[in-house]
Amino acid sequence: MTTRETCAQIPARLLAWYDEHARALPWRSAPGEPPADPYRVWLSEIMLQQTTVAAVKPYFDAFTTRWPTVEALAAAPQEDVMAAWAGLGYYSRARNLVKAAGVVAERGGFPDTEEGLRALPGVGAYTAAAIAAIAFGRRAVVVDANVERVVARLFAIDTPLPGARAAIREGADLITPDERSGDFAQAMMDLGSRICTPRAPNCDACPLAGDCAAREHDPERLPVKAAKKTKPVRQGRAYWIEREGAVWLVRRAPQGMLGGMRALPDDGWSAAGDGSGDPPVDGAWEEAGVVRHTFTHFVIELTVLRLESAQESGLAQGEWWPVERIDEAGLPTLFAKAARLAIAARERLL
DNA sequence: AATACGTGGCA
DNA sequence: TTGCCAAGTAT
Repeated sequence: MTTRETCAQIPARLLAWYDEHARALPWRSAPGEPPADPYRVWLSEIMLQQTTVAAVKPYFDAFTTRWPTVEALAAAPQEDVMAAWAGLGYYSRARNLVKAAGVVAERGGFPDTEEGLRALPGVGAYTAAAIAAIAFGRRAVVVDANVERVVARLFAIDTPLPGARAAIREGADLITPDERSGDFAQAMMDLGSRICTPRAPNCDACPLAGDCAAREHDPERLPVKAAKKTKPVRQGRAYWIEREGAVWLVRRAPQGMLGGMRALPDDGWSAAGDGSGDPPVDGAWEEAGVVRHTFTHFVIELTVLRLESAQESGLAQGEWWPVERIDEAGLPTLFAKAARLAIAARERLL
């Protein structure tokens, strides 16, 4: 049972467990070894925001192969980076990634303090602490969703989130060691993702079970979270306008939903309401199917309409893109699904 | 403080 | 199938 007095043994127990059980990850140095390249740590931390390790791995490999250094990334065209990010979600991360790379390249390297890191676009409290600890060996209190869960259980904090944030941070501060703070942070995250899981935690395998205030009192119920709101369902349309083996693609506005990404033209649907239903040009539109796609705060039912042998796109802005290279267009997942439907409908006619 | 912002995996 | 959840940040 953890109290302020019994916190002292937790770091050593957790680090000993980490020495044996650390996951090998492409952006991580081995336990006890010198820190990994700050560029790789930063890039991985941005990619990992609200995103699973499994989803990140192929993107991390692709980015580091194509842009091995922050200077290389800073020199890349914004649209190339956006296209490479397509499918990973939360596209403001990609926009901020390019901005931050420019700042870092300009100043000649990454800041090595939490405060300096926090000033980079896309780097918040969590990411600044994580990079300071993992890449620069500084003591920093690193609190992500894993740490929130582990700490809420260790100290049996049953105040609902997000109100419990301050208490959880205080608990995390109490158990964060001065040495190996980066390994400690990664150990907490490994523990949270593999042992102290949201459902059915494996307490029998937990190195901190003897320290855990929730061990005998249903740890699974912690942390307590506020109820989710139901998502509205919106109706919208996307338009597949084809001419001589090419499809008309547009680029979305730089801010907001899927901001800055290449896309199919649509009828103006959004989280706030349905689309107008009006196509960009008159013609013999045929329905290719409906994509149902869940965003964070709403569901879109997107009807995909296609027009063969278009004379004009009917749109001032955009470009003809070869259909056989549609996978290279960098469409976010919603529009990649819509494109698959349109191509399937097209092939049924051939 | 509350909301906007993606996606895929899992039970 | 539906809902929950993930190494959060910006406003």
